[in-house]
Amino acid sequence: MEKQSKTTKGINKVCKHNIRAIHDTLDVIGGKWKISIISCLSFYPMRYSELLREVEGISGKMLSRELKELEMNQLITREVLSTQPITVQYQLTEYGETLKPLTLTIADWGLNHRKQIIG
Amino acid sequence: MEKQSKTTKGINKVCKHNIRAIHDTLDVIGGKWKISIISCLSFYPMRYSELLREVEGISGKMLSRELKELEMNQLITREVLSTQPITVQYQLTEYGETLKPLTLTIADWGLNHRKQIIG
DNA sequence: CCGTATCCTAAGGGATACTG
DNA sequence: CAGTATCCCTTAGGATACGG
Repeated sequence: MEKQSKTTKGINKVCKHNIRAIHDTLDVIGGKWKISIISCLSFYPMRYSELLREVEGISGKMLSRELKELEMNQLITREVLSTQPITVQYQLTEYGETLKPLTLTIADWGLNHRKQIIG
Repeated sequence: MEKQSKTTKGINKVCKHNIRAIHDTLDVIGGKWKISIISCLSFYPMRYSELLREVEGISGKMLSRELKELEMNQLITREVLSTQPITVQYQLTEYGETLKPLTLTIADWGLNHRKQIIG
């Protein structure tokens, strides 16, 4: 009877299962900027130029590229407002809102980490 | 009195604050494989070759590179066992364990996401 | 078994200039 | 204001071969 082997096999299955799930998530919100953009929009809808200001370090090219991908994945909506001049409003969809816990968890850990390495 | 302006300014501060925290986290566990490796090791300590098997798709070069970085950030420990032949055991440090909620949140979202796009 | 070294390609990403 | 296009450099990452 290989009790241990069976247990190990079971855990490995769970392990691979989790890794696949993690991979799925990263496909959607991986990359350097997406989580930051989502975190920003979780406060309130923003225009392109606002995001450019808030997400420090991002370039215009990357911002529009990432926004397009987030829109494709139905996490945000893009709305052209007929102001003068025209402005564009981005906001989280209901589905995008489901990422809030994730962004908060990530931000929390980073906050604590900074304390750890400083202190 | 610009009530709205003041409020907005306050929120923007929180926003940038969060983005900085997110950036800090991604500095440590960003990249394609680190979260997967941590997720794996959260089940039990593993050897190099086990990880190579569990983390599907990773190459040997990337695995050792990522492990080294995780070790540098004190998230995992590397222990050479004097077996025959020599094996190397990796495991989460106590600090590394603090990432568990994060990996779980990410895995959960990915699991649900797969259901969404299939269903 | 546990890596490192080398080589090479593809993707990431910044700067700048330009368009509607 | 909200992007697109171009150029160009840097990093990610795979394959293979080799060393301890």
